[in-house]
This record gives sequence, structure tokens and C-alpha cells, in this order.
Amino acid sequence: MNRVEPLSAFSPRQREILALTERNGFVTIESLAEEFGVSAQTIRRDIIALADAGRLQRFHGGAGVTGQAETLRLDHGQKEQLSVEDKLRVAQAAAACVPDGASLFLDVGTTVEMAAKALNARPGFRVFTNSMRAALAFDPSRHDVNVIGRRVAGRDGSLVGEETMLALQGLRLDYALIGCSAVDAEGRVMDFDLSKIAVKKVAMQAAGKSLLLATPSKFGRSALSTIAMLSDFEQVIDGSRDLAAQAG
Amino acid sequence: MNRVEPLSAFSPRQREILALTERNGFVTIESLAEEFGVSAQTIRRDIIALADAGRLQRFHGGAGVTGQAETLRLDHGQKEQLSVEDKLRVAQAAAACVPDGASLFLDVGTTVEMAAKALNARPGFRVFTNSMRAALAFDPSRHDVNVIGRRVAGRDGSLVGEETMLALQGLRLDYALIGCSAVDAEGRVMDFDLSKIAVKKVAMQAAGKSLLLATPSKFGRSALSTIAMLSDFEQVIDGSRDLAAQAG
DNA sequence: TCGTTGATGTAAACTTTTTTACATTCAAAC
DNA sequence: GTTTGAATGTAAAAAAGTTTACATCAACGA
Repeated sequence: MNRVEPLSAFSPRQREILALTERNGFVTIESLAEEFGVSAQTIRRDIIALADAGRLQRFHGGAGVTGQAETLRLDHGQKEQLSVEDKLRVAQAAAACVPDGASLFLDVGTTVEMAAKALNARPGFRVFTNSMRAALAFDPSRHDVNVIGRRVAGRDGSLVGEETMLALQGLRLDYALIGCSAVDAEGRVMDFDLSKIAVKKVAMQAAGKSLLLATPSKFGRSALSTIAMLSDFEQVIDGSRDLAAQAG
Repeated sequence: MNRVEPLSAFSPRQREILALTERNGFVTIESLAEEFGVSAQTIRRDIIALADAGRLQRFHGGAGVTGQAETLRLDHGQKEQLSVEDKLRVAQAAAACVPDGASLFLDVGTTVEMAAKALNARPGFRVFTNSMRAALAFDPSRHDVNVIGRRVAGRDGSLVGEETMLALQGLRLDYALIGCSAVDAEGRVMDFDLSKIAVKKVAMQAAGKSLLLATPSKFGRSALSTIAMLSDFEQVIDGSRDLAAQAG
């Protein structure tokens, strides 16, 4: 599956279209035609060639990055896993718990990333995170943003390992926003990734208050190993109205 | 310009559409309708509301992230600045200069990011970079990817400062892929950003061989301060045929 | 209970995009 | 000096997406 045609199989203009698509996520045929000074039909042919080779995905009026918009067509199994609405609600409630100007640790994960975007709209945070995606959610001209760690662990942009731990241990922060894979019946907050668990534990020690971001689907399940107990968190944010109100 | 309507102004489904769009870059109306179990018309209305509020951009058949696909409509001033084709040619030639399995430093910049994507298609590099975007271009399951630094400096995902310098000084690498803003008539390789210049200098010391990635438009211009002389580079890659051949 | 409001679905008219087929150009090959 | 083929442009037909207008339904307050 990883064997793709070399870029040299395409014309310079086609390679350029591919690069533009990758940089922008989506490009319109009209704008490409204008940009290259050729007809829309020619661009269309280029895009057809690139799509046939699997390098990008065609849409009405343009083309997008492969495997992204397509991913949206979730089968029903993934649906529960995604639950974007729940995550969004949790992320916004969590952001509401954090006062302006606080120093924060942000964990790895999509829910925390959403919280990062919400926080970015407000002024002046000091942010430390081992998630490159969370870091990129902030405008560094308006916030003090720091990435903690060296070794990139996954496509999620997470950093784990010794450097991450050491750097975190030297910090003293107001809040840690922590995600998890599961919360079992006994109140154990758990995750599947041991190296990430280690980071979460150290972050919680470094922070005065820890907030748990967990969608309702996480509760009543189990995972590989324990991060902490529910009672170790200042607040558990599952997106229910009560907690959102309590947060505000 | 930064004042936008709060997310609470939108319905839960609209917020979810927004989140999905931001995560995917582009979403189709058809897939959203299927996903939410409502008619395409309803999704269309949601998207119109979100587009009116400036939260996303409408396209035929879907919606995309604001300010991205739009950015593609370059005015003629930006055109030269972008010169994607040139950058792509330079990036591919640069990637061809690096042998499989080498240890690399990757600089900040779009040209270097393109080189990173080209390198990712090949097996087993040891990569060090102060650009989060370059780091994210690699699949960490197939490469050893490391980000050097802590403080995020700009929306380009660059890391600069003391931590970056210290970590780089301890490294010994095969190749450094360096970008620049200008190369003047005397062969001075220059840049506008002093903190990035400092990082580039240290990286070149840490690497056995330094490759300069510079599109033809960079030559004959000047910038704020000097990174090094052209002669300090093992190879200067401007995308011309000669050098590409020499590289292969 | 009644009427209003807001959200949604449906369908026909309209617009845009895509497809298909064919003409043109230009350069390499014979 | 044709011939050939690849790349491109043009135009009409087909397909897809959008708009507009109207019907439905449930929630809410008088």
C-alpha cells in the first residue's frame, strides 16, 4: 500500500498542484487555472491523473488531500469512537475552567487539542505541552507556547520519553489538562499507552490543579494501566451541564 | 478582525461540523448529511450560517477551513514569493542528495518541509529539526524523529532559543538541510531572523555536510544578517538541472 | 386549545461543474 | 517536409450542486 508512483511520474505542473494541495488541504480548479494560466479543463486532467495515482482526492470544483475528507465517512464502529460533539463540549467546558493568564500543561489528544483552540481565542496563557498539534493550535505571538520533549512518538505529534519527563519535573504550573482512554467503575483513570501515562503522571505532579477531560463514552471502561484516581483531579469534565455550569 | 461570534451562537451540530472541518481541512455536504442523518439541505443551511459568521469557507459540494484555500488566490506580488514549483524542484533535488539512513538536521521553512515530505517516502532516517511542521511530515514509525527546542516562535511551528542551541551543540549529524532568505553577490547566505540564524549556524557546525536549499529568486538579494558563506556548504541546491544531476 | 416560531424535508427551477468529443498547436520522428 | 503524438483549448450535453418556495412537525406561550 505504501508503494506509490514517484513524483517524477508527474509533470512539473502536476507536482506543483500536489504541493499546493498538501499545503492548503483543498484547492479549487478555478483558482489553479488562474494561477497557472491554463484552462480549467487542463487542471481537471492534471487532477484526474493525480487522483488516479492516489495522490489526492477529487471533489466537485477542486481537489483535497488523500485520506482526510475520505476519513470523514465513518463506519458505525468509528462513530462512537469519534463523538466529536461530546469532545467539543468537554473541550469548551474545560477551557472555561481555566482563568486568563494561567500557566498550563496540555496533554496529547483530540479533545485537548479542541480545548487548545478554544483557549487560543483568549489572551495570554503560558502553555507547556508534549503535543505538537496542541502547540500549533496557539498563536505564539499572543501566548507563551512551549513544547516539552524531543522524540516524536506518533503521527499525533506527541513527544514522549526521558527529555519530556525531565523538562516537566522542573516546572510548576497552575493547571494540567489531562485526557485518558478509560475511567473504570472503581474510579481509576486509565490509558493504553505506557509512555504517555508516565508523562501524564509527571504533569499532574507539576501542576497545582489537574482537570480530567473525558467524554461520557470513557466511563465504565477499562484500559491497560492507571494514570491516577478520579479523586486526584480538581475537576472531572465530561461535558454534562452541571459541570459546565460549575466551571463557568 | 479577531472578534468572532462565540461558538455558543451555533447549534451543537453546527459546532460539530466546524470541528470536523477544522480536523479534516475539507468536508463534503453529502458525507455530513449521511453522518448526521439529516438532509443535504439542512447541512447546507448549517454551512451557510457558519460561512456567514466567517468560521469556514463554502465550496461547491462542501466547506473548507477559512483562509486556507482562499489563500491560494495569490495576487501577483505574492506569486513570486511563493514560487512553489521552484521550491518543489529544490526540495526534490535536496532529498536526492541524502543517502538512505543518514542523520539529518532540517531547518525551518516551506522548502525544507517539502524536502521532508520527499524524504519521508524513503526508509529509515534519523531526523532532528527545530520545525514542528517538518517533524510532522515524517511517519515516526518508520523514522527516528526528534524536535530540538522548547519555545515556539511563530505560526510556522519553529522552535528557537537557548534550549534549541544547547541540544544541537551536543549532536553530530551527517547532513544539515538549511534554508535562507537571500544570497548576495559576494556569496553571503543571509536571513532576516536573528534567532533562526543562530540555530542555522549551530546546526551547520553539528553536521558534517551542509546543503543550502535556495530557489533562484533568493540569489542577488540581501537580508539582515549572514548565516555563512556559500563556500561553507557542501552543495548549493537551486533546482537547476546541473545540480540535480550532480546530486543524483 | 390555538397560533406562532423555528427547524427540517421536498421538489422544481436554476447554476455550476463535469464529461465527452473534436479541433488546434507544437515538437519530435520518420 | 510530412507524420505522429502529446498537450491543450473549445463547446455542447450530461451530471451534480444550489437556490427558492412551500409543506410539515414539534415546542412553546397565550
